[in-house]
Amino acid sequence: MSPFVRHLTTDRLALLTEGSDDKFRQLVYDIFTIANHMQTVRAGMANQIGVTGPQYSILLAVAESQESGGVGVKAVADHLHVSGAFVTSETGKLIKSGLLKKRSDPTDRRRVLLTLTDTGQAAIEKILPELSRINNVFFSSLDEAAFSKMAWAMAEMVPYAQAATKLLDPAILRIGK
Amino acid sequence: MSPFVRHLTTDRLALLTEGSDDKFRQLVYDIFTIANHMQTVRAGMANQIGVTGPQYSILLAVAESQESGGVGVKAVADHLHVSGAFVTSETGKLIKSGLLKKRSDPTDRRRVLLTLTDTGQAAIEKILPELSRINNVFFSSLDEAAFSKMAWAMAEMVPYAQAATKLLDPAILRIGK
DNA sequence: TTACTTTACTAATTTAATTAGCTAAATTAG
DNA sequence: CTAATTTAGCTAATTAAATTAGTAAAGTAA
Repeated sequence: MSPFVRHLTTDRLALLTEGSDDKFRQLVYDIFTIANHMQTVRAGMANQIGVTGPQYSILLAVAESQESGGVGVKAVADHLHVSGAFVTSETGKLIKSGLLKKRSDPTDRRRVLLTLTDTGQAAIEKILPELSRINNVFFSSLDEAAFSKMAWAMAEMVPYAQAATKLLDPAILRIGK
Repeated sequence: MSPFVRHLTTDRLALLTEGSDDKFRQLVYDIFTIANHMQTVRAGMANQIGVTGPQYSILLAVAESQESGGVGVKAVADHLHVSGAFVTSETGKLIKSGLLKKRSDPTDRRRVLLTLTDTGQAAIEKILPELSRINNVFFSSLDEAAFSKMAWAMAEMVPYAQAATKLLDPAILRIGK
């Protein structure tokens, strides 16, 4: 064995198997694949209530803040990692199709409060049973212990993922979002 | 406690915590977030060699089959889950910029074999050290045991993810891909 | 041979998103 | 209390990433 080491996509020993990053690459690829399928599911659900995938995401984000009286455009944009302009434009369509409504925040008149209409609420509730059936299959390989571990591991990973993206050559940081 | 159960995004007991799907939803959200950051990293790497994110993915896919003499358009498309037309168009740009080359497969003249040029190979090798540094941070919360478990859990999940997307109302299946 | 399937390519189009610039409202500094 | 700055949302124009439909050529099977 010579001490010569080829360039790998990671050089942490814990992520290598017999000096190879094959397993690590496969993990990265699998995460992409799974995220892809999750998006496909999302788009399918969206389609059943006559909206696009991103619109469905916006509906869900608004639904979460329904009890607290609504949510602003910026908060939705941040939550979904998209620009405010995009949320403005998509919520406009959702309002036109009667799923969302908008009112001005009385305590800060720059802001706008987005909430679901009854139709919007009904639309989401209508598809939940099918989403549940699909999720049951999607995650059927996880038992309670595996779910718990994965949930924990993923949550723990998020801040490091953010830190990692900040390492990107700063001159280039606007790329990729 | 009444036996009344509200609609949840899953109803598998193993995925619920005190009857709530909050943790499960958070896991789904975290997977999206992490996949998003992975794409940002990919786009950043791509940018350093003057290509787009999708083009970088194509380069990597071609690189994997470099020893075996090249790969066809369709195989790349399937691997990346995009249409053949898209691969044709993006590889065209990569050829024009000198990173990729194309030759006709002598054993099947419909096919085309894509390979990296020396420039293409050099471009990929140039960025690997930085990618490695970034990946080390990105995955730093995983020790060997956690990595191994996650790799295994994700690999196991992929076929169920595929099965789940097939449950989508067939009339709607073309949506989302 | 005829019919069918597969591979890649072209052209046109669509979707999802961005950036830049604007206005109005709120906040902070002198 | 102004003046300067920041924040929130909107509009318009543009771009990036993809798709679908259609074509042509090559291979496969009846």
